[in-house]
Amino acid sequence: MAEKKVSIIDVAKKAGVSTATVSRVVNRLGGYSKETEKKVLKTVKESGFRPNVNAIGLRTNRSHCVGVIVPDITNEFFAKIVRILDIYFIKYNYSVLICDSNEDPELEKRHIQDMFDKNVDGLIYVSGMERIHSALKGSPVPIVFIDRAPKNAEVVVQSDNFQGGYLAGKKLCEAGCRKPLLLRDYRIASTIQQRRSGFMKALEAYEILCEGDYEIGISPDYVSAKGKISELLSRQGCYFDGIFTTNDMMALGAMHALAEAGYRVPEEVKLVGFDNVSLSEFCNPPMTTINQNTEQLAVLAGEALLKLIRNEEIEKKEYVVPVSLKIRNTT
Amino acid sequence: MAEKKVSIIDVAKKAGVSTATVSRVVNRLGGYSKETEKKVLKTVKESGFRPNVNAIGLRTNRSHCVGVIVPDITNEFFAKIVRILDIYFIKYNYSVLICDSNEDPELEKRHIQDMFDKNVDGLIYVSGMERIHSALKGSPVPIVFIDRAPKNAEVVVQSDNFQGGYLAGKKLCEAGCRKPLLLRDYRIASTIQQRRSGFMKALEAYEILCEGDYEIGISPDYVSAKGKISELLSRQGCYFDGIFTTNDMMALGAMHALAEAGYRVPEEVKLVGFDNVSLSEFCNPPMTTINQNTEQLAVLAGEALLKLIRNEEIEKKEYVVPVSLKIRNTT
DNA sequence: CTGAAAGCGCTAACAA
DNA sequence: TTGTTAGCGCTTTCAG
Repeated sequence: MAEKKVSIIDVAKKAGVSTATVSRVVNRLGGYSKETEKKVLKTVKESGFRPNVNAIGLRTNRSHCVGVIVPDITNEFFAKIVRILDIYFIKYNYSVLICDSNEDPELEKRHIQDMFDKNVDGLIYVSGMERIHSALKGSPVPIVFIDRAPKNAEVVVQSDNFQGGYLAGKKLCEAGCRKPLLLRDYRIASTIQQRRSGFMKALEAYEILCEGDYEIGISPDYVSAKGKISELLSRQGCYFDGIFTTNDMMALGAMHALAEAGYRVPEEVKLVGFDNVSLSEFCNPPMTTINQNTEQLAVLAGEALLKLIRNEEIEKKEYVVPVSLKIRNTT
Repeated sequence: MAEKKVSIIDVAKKAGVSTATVSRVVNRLGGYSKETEKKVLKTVKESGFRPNVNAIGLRTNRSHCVGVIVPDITNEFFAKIVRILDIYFIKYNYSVLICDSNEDPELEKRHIQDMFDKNVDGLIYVSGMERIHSALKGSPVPIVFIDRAPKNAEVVVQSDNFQGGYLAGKKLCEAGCRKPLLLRDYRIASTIQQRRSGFMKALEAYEILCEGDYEIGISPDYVSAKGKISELLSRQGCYFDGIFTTNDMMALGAMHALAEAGYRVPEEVKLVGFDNVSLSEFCNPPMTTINQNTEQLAVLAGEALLKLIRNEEIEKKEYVVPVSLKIRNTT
């Protein structure tokens, strides 16, 4: 079971060459004869040689490993990004270290530390904390940000949040809303800010005046949204005829609060979410939402990071990925 | 930005001791004076010394790292397990390498190889492939299996699948079903087999005879389930009055097929799923399902693996975690 | 085109 | 209680 590991020395001996030559061949560095190459490759295969990553890392200070930090792996949106990134990087022989910061700054810090300790060659940081963690500031390796980003980020890839907000607002207006409500994350991150601006822009275009409590900030989850809408309904009645939420879970919470209070969606109140997670498709009624292109988000980030790692030119500092309106039955 | 890394030699010099002493203190091996300890610890802190994990790994052949392999990280059930495992292991200063095999044997093989190459100290393998991947057979490190497991597995932790099937069958019978359908994963893994047995046992207890197409094996996803039920409905009509599916996504597919064909749930057909993912709560109508205790599943596996790694005694080879019936509106 | 050898940062056996 | 030192497996000059 536990057969002795074969080292580069074993291979060298068996092939009758030096370890340097084996190293050259294995790493395809060139500078050896066809014959030598064949001989070494054959021996490598026969002996089942696997290079010792620790030794390589120790020598080169490179790990062929990239880190990915997400705020919540149980959130489908993030899970999808992780999966695509994993598949993307494996093609280039990079492995991916996944970290769930669990929205906990302490845990996040440990994870970041841990990744640096492991000598990751680069980092992809997906959204999460309100402010970028200070542990990231003096990063020894390139970082690509997905979604949210700090001021002086090297590279950011994000959805066209403004357009998302705009499409949501437009749809609501066209569906006849005159008193739409914006239910958003209470933390005004840049992404949320942009969704808000787009939304406002649409309302303006339709000459809809927003007054009173038309904008509400809450914790961006199902329970908070449901609670808040219930509270509004019982205290102020249904003073709105449409709701745009900055993610799908909030929309779902709002929907259920509405249903419990006896308001019909979409007849009395229309609803648009954000993300297009599968819940938005399977809930009742299926929800109109803004679709984020996770695939493109992830791949662009992967490409950019790879270039950064290889010290290649990056065309842009900022990539924005189109979003689309997914019309279902809440508008 | 890129300050030179400080090594154990730097620390040793600065503290006026040998590297061996620094190593002893840092690793809390004892055998040094209180005074030395204080001096070294102080220097370590001041200089920001971080041990080089590659060097340690190279020397000791241990990584303080465990690998976790799941078949699909975008599946909430697996994502939850991953998150709990991550939190569990970080307490013991182990970091977790997460791998999404993506239900792809080739990818899975690469991931397993990769983990071994990285010298993980142990592995947790969650379900997935029909048969355990051969790359795992000669594992140099302990493996704990969650959910599914091969014949001669060292340790397995799994839900009480028999009980789950039994509870589902019982509920269906009590709700008045006389012609229940079992819609299961076409691959008869041991877990599915157990759910099936439990289900049958319940039917027996209620003296329900199963005849005709009362058991159907399909690919365990939404689309397949929806397609299969639609097909059945149009070809044979609604010859059943209840369905037990071996996961929630299949139940959801069945539910939607039923709705499209104009059958009412639960009035005409009752439904019980398995897993209790959030979709089962938020779909329409909310679904009765069998709840798996992910927390306990993950923690038991983590504990067992840690013991295995430390060469401690394991009480059991097999842990079974209770399940519960979550009654909602489809029964 | 190939080999010899230094050395990456650390641990652990041995010596003192 | 502490220090000296060999060596883990590999890459990479440098010399040939």
